[in-house]
Amino acid sequence: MKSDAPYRPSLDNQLCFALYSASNAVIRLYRPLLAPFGLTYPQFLVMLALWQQDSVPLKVLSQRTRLDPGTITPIVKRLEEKGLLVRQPDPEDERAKRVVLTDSGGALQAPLFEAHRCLYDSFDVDKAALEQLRQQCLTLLDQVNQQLAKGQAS
Amino acid sequence: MKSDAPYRPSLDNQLCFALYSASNAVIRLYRPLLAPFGLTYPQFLVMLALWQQDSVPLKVLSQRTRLDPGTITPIVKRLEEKGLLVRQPDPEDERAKRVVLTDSGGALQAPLFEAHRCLYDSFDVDKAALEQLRQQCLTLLDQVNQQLAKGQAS
DNA sequence: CTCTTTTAGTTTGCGCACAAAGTAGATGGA
DNA sequence: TCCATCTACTTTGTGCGCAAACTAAAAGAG
Repeated sequence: MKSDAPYRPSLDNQLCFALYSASNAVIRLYRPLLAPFGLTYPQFLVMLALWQQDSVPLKVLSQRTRLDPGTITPIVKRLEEKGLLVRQPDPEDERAKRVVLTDSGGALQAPLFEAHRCLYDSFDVDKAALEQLRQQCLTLLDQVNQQLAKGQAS
Repeated sequence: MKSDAPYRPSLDNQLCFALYSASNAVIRLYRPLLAPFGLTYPQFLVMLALWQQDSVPLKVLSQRTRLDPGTITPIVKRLEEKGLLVRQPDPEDERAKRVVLTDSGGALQAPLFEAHRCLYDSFDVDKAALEQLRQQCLTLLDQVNQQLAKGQAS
């Protein structure tokens, strides 16, 4: 019970490492699910956002997905090349571009959700625990964002 | 209370998205801490592993950090260019390379730990909750790795 | 109305993450 | 011993993630 033990960060006690490893592992788990649809994980996030609401400016998409503009621009371009969406000039603001799903982009939703449900159902773990973990991640996210905002206020 | 609602993944109910956003945010939080030492976040992970034990083959480092060989090779090369470590041929196995810290690499530990402690102390959140979150991430990581192993057993 | 500042989006450069293919040394039969 | 197989690591190519610099349009200040 020595309380004066030297402060010793290590891989075995760092939240950041656990979070990072778990996140990478989950993305790895999604890869084979998304590959048949020709999507990467971040592309899937953008599609999820658009299936909820499309015809939104890139900025809104960036905020919803928490991907920064320099990241989301090329992702949306690739989705456009795949024919899943188009970027339309916003008549109310010449700077903005509205992202609109094509029929093909909309049609992807049902089969992808079905595949997703299969993976989820076959994932034999306590689903309530997953939901709790999700909430805690969101709490941490808020706290980290607050801390980042604090630091920037110079 | 309709229980026959259609299955609808969305950014607002996906664990993967919460995990991914939180992980990216935490790495963002670490960036200004590591920048003065000239380290990126994955480079920091490798240094953490080496401070625990160095003179290990790349393979061991890869397992400890959960970074795959194709990722860790260039990271270790960059750390070598910075003079923090050297790669020595393993006399017992000509294929392997042992990674050994230099004095300069060892000397980085104390000031970096101190900076890390400052950030941690100034992060005004429930530390017990962080530890609980860490454990849950590790549990999920194991479950995902099991699922991945199951899928590969073809 | 002009001029500064802000904002939306793009581009560039660097460092991951990882699949896939390649190289070279170890290992385990027959 | 020879050879197929395995293993440690490297290389290549694609797609993020993000800082920093850039373009162009909108918004405000005077």
